[in-house]
Amino acid sequence: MPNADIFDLASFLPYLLNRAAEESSVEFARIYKDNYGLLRTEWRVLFHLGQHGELTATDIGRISRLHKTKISRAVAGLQKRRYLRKTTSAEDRRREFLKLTDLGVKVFEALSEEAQSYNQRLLARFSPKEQEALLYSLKKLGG
Amino acid sequence: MPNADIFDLASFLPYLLNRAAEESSVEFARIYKDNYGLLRTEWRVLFHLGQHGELTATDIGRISRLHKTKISRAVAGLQKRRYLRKTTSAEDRRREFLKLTDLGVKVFEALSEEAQSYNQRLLARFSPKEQEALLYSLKKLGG
DNA sequence: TGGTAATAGTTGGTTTTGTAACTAACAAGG
DNA sequence: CCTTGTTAGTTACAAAACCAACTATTACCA
Repeated sequence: MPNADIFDLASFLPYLLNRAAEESSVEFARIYKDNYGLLRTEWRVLFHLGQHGELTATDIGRISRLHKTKISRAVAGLQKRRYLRKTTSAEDRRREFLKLTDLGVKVFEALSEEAQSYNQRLLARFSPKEQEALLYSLKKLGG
Repeated sequence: MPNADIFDLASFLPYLLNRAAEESSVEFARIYKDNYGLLRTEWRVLFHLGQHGELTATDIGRISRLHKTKISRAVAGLQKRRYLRKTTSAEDRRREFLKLTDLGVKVFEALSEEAQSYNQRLLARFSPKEQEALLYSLKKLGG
């Protein structure tokens, strides 16, 4: 049992965060994957658009810290499923405004409810004070 | 601005956890990647072995919740760099005991120190009470 | 025993990601 | 205007992840 004194993986924040993130994502992923055929990045983009309304790919990148190639592909996927519509900006024809279709909004709303109840189930394991502290710390770490 | 009332992404735990995990992992990944050419899974396997000593791939899978194919390939990578040695179990010739070489232990020790100081930098943003609460909550979420 | 099931670990084929180069459109200075 | 630089977004190719099938060995039990 070498070097147990040097370092304890069990208190290494990146490790704990990754495990918790993985654990808490897997179950929810089944919901948007099985019911709507969405990939994780697609679900994220859908959600940002549902929350903020019309955005450009660059906006989403800034908000979500997703790389633009991932966004580009997620947008293509959402568009193929008719969850999203693009319109080119009149002032600057490089920019594309992204907006959920009615169908996309419906999916967003359905998934919002799922997310909300899932979130409450996760948070139910903690006291109100613990919940508050956890959200606060995670926001701080999330940049 | 549709549906801002339905759901707030900013308090959705899986999202916050993923962002925090991503944020806190990227910088540290550069250290083991640039200095030792390790992949994330390889670094994880190295660390579990450094912490626990000799393990089988199945042991690592149970501890880390990594899939066995990932472990298999990480082990192959570590072996190629001569950080790790395999020995077949005498009682059950399906099982392979995995053990760090002296070189592997050196790398583990060096990275342990890096990890420790990196971790302290991350935690320094929180009060002792906050740190304690955060680690507690993350362990609970990590399964 | 002999046959089926279970377990340890690897390999192959497909999907997904990451990195870098690319096109297209605008901006700014000469 | 024309060259150079910048920004928005896409595409191409390589690396990595995912899933399913595979080999080899051991366990179970009729």
